[in-house]
Amino acid sequence: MGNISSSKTSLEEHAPRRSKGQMSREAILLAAAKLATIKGLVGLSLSDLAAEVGMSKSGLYAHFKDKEELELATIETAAIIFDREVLQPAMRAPAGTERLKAVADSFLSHLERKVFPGGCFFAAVSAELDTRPGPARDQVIKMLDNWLSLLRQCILEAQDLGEINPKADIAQVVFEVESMLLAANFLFVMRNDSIHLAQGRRGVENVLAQLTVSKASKQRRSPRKTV
Amino acid sequence: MGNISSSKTSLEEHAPRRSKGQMSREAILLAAAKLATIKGLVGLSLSDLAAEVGMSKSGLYAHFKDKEELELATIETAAIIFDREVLQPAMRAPAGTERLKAVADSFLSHLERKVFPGGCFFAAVSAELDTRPGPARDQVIKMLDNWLSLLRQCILEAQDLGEINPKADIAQVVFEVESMLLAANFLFVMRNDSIHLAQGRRGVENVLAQLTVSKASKQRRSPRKTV
DNA sequence: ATTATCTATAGATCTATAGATAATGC
DNA sequence: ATTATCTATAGATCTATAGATAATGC
Repeated sequence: MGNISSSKTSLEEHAPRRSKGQMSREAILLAAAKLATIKGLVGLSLSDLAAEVGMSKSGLYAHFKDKEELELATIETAAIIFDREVLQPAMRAPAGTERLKAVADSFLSHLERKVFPGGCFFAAVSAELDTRPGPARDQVIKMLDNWLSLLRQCILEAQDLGEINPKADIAQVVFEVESMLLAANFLFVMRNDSIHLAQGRRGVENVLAQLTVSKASKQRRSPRKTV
Repeated sequence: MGNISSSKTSLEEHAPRRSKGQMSREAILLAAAKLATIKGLVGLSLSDLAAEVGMSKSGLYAHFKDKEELELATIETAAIIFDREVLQPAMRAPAGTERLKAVADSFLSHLERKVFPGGCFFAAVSAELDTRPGPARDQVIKMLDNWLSLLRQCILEAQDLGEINPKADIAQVVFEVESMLLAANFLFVMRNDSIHLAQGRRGVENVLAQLTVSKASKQRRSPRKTV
């Protein structure tokens, strides 16, 4: 729980004696994950990547069978980075609304710090993959599911703790929180103005404010069916 | 106002005597706009497009100087389609929150009707262009600005009509409404489940519910500075 | 509009080799 | 110390396809 990836490589650990080959593999994948947020995962060419890491195209083939294998490994690497930069810091916050806000803040912070130059890795590659069936798409969808499950879990815990309305429609709250973060990413990348990060943060607060137990009797939000 | 594009071609008008050349140009651009939401604007190859419209690659060059000109014309065409399919129907609703909801519904409806197979054209190409400076990016940003201005205008009118809290932070409301629509598009395209359209619709209602004047005194939302 | 053709570049494969490590001989 | 072997890479090259142009036909 709290780990969006099934990490197998060691990218985030304390460097436990890596061979030169492993190190260059990691360097390649780190560059690939960053470049993919700008050029796209499909749009990223091996020439670009080779130039970026300062080696030859054929050198890359020592590490990856083909482009697809590189794409999959790049997604896995991005998940590890996301876990380390966004999730792990946030999961130290106490469960419930506090942790949910920590996750949101941590996500917005990773945008501001430009962990990936083109913003959220998953948002960037999703747009490309959403209509291209295949293993890369499947992997990205799985990670999106993990992410939404994590938001869901935070909200469930907030309900258990009595912090928010027990009648709240969880799926709707997850959707609304995700909306704010997605829009913050989208607009921040498009406009390069951090006002949108502040708007995202406040948006999450507003979603939660609607649900605070002290105002439960005044809620317009009801468990009725949608549309 | 209400026209997101500075339409020069006639795509949306009542076919006022077009030459064969104009018609095939329009057929090309319609196909290009649809394909671009799947393959991307950059990812769309001339071979793909030629195959789609049933003509030779070089035939395309009779209509467009180069790929970039085709890209720009495709964006323009998408704007015309968006105007006809989303904005014009919605603008018939009375000003204020009613019109804002009509715009949201109309947007969600165009997703459901799959006007563009890959969802919202602008969301699809923005992800690609956000980090690629150039005229195509400039044009897309201009259209995003027009769209957000339209949402803003609806909200201002709602305030003028006394429908929502006069102290509401307009920029924040625009952000939140846009968030809901963006997320509905994103998740609908990723998951192909129309539940996300319903969530988007309800999300917009929830944003507005926070601001209804009858509950103004209970508002948590205040014009304080963000973050 | 077509067909034929051009140049550039994509992903991919093959062969060669530099530097490090392991196995062996003295 | 020597030879063999392994690891990680580079350069040359292949095929397919991208965008683009020229010559030509209707």
